[in-house]
Amino acid sequence: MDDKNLLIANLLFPDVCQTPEDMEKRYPERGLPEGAKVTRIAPSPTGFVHFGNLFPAFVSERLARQSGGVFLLRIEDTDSQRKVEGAVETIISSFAYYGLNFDEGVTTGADIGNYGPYTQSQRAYIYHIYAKDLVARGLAYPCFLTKEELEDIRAQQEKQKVLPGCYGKWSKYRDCDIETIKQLISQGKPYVLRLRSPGKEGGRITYTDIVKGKLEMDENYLDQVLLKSDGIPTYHFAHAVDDHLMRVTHVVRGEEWLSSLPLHLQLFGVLNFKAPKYLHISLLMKQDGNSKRKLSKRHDPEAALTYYKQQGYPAQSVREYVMTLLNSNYEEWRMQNPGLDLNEFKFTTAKMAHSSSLFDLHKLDDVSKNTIATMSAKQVTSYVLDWAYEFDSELYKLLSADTDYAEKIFAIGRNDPKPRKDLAKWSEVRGYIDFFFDSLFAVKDAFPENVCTSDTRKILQEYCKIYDCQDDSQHWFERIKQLAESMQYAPKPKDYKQNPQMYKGHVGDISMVLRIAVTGKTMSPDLYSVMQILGKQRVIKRLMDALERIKE
RNA sequence: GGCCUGUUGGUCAAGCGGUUAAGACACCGCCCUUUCACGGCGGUAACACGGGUUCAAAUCCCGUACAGGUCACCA
Repeated sequence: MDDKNLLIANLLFPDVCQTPEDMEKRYPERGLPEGAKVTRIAPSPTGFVHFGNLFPAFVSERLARQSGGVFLLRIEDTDSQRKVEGAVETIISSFAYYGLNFDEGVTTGADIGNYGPYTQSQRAYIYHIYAKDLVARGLAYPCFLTKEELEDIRAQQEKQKVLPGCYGKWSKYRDCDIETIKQLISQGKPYVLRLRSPGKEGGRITYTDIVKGKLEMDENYLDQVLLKSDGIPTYHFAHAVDDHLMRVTHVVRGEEWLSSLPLHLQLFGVLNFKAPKYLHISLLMKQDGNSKRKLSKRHDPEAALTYYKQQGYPAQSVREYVMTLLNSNYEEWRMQNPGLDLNEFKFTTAKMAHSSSLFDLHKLDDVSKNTIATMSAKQVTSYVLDWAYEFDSELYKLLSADTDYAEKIFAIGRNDPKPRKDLAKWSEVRGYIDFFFDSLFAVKDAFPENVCTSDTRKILQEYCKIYDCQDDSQHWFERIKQLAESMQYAPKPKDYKQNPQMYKGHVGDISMVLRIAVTGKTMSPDLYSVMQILGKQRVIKRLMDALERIKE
């Protein structure tokens, strides 16, 4: 029996002469201090980084960093059909943008670390060593079933209402004799390598997942494919071999993997590996009508990481948002520690959600407003410049032509204990500051209707006479109040409210006329600051222009 | 369909056998205020359903419903 398996193993893998023991020596235990966690992310190079990818990545990174362990990047390119040129660079730069940097693994240059290669397509010989070993030990076998045959089997199984898949008596080549195998191979028939699953139908296993807790599920009894017909491993096989050899201690992945956990545990078992600890984290959902569904790359623009960059959400805002979803006590911590770096927060798996959460752009906006509010005018200017360079060249030209001017604009209401929170993302900047630039200035709102046209004219004319750009904010407002009074408008809104019959309106109405003339809008930041920044000439010109407009 | 996971206000959530069932976002109102933003105060609004166990259940158990995941030579 053993002899037969050994013969098949040699038949299948004549060139493999190394053994699992050699691998153990080549990739020894890391000798990290007690408690240090080794984590990884293992994306496929499809050229698309999903927002959801950020979650396991953050958890992995935090777990490794907080424990003094290792956070590594492995590229899972076993599916050659989905491989995209330049995807690895995209992955690395995307994660780096959000502050996730790797200690080990694939980089834009040579791999870093002693546990490589870190790209699965370069690890074929390693997988084959274990594949051969499994065959020799009777735990794997070649299967020559064609796609059509598999479909037939499946159809029959459905008819008989038994569980579908390749297992037991359904697997034609499970107990095939060596002569037949020899013959089929010499004929050049393609085959896959299947696990000869030791599992029994109806068997149950229990497992304790770090976030999900105690789980009980069906044991795997399917003879799953280990090596595809091109000799490349499936995810399952590669996962077991790679994570063992790279000495990964904690595997963080989405809940969608939970159902293949029994297979993975079994694989670690037959390979004589110690299984890592698993954290299956809940999926990010999206509201779709009345139901929830997985945030989808096809239907939801916000599924792409690039979306956030385009919209101009600062990386830090996204990080904050991800953290608030990941650890329920994060928000509280952030409120108590507004100044601290996110990495000082003590991340715990105990505070992770057990159920999937709905993605909420409103919340992201709120988090982002708070984040941006903590930035200095200089920082904001620099971020906006970076963003505009890529996504709004007109704005970039205007801002970069005079960065001091830009900085003054962004400084309005910023050095306050209670700073303004106007901006959630850089794409909103244009609409917020456009009136500071003559080329973008546009009259958007009409003059208030409660102020008659002749009064509006008079306000503009009179104000031109009394406006003094040397005034401080108090004097500036004093003049407006005086103007109001002279025109029978209450200098204090309260006076007007108490005795509306005594006045035509109040000082706010006067300010509004000026505001609309100067900014073109009914809503603006502090008008005094705005005028200071615009400068005397521009202010006067806009007042005069407004006067012109009324004539028509 | 099998297996798995989950279900507390519109959303994110605290809760671990006794709570007036926190908090954040959103929404609404009031206050502050020359507009807006900020800030302050307040409000609407929730334990999916049905059975148990218990003196006592959002919390423990069993069903049901609903939602999601997964059942590939994809990861």
